[in-house]
Amino acid sequence: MAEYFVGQLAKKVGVNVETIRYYERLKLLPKPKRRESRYRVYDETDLKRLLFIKRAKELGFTLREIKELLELKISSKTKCGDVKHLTEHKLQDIDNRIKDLKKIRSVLVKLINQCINEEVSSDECPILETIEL
Amino acid sequence: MAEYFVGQLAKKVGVNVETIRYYERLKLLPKPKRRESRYRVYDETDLKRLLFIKRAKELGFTLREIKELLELKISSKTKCGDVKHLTEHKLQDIDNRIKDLKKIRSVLVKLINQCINEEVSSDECPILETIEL
DNA sequence: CTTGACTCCGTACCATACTACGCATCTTAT
DNA sequence: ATAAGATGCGTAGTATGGTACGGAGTCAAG
Repeated sequence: MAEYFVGQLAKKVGVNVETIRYYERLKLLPKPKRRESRYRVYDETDLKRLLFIKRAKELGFTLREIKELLELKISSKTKCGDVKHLTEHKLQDIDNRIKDLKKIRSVLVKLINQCINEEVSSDECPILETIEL
Repeated sequence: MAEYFVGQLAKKVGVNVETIRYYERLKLLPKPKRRESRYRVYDETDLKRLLFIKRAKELGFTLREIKELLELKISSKTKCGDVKHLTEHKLQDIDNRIKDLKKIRSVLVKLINQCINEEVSSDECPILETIEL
């Protein structure tokens, strides 16, 4: 299995080395194995985790929320009911985000069609239609 | 048409008064009309605009991106082609966001179903499945 | 016509999420 | 063996997006 030092991992994911150390301090990334030299050693799981963090951040989740998402699992120490409740809450949030993104999407599509049909200009801001409904 | 002072607007939308002044400085909100007392006067359009900004922020757009979205329109001064190009770019971005949110969504649904079926605990992080595919 | 709440403005401060710095140690290609 | 480049760590600095403060002027209910 492939192993990387922090610099290689950073490059693969497209983040700063310092960011990786920062996430480790925040416990978003687990403490990695170390060489005798104390160099951090990462594997594919760390890579995936870091990619997830990066994308989730772009999708508007805070580091705190991302930590919670990463901790969602049924373990020997957590009750199913607790996880289920938490997860349903997250699911609702995500559904709302998708819903609102789709609203913005439909306005953009409309705007593109107006362009195609070379309709008259309005000087109105079309995106404001988004929030009605 | 309803008019508000900054405090009423802030309350309706659920943001701080200072935030509204801040957005005005950043040109996210247009310079409002003023009373003779220099009090800012807002209307329904400002309300909508502010609600849009608030939600777009929650959806992960930066203030700079939100400004760009609000400026997307066919005006006498902008060419259709330019707007179309820009808008298509935004549309692609939004589609990607929706796609990835749906991936996270499906993992959450799976996790909830595992709870219902009272499956064995794993100590694995299920959300990491998200980034495969 | 007073008084408590609201608004004005500039400026300073805050939280989150990084990013850089500096010096010692380690790796690795030649 | 050696030297360029990577990594370690603690700490300080930056960017974004607000949030608070303070003193003066304004609104509106009683």
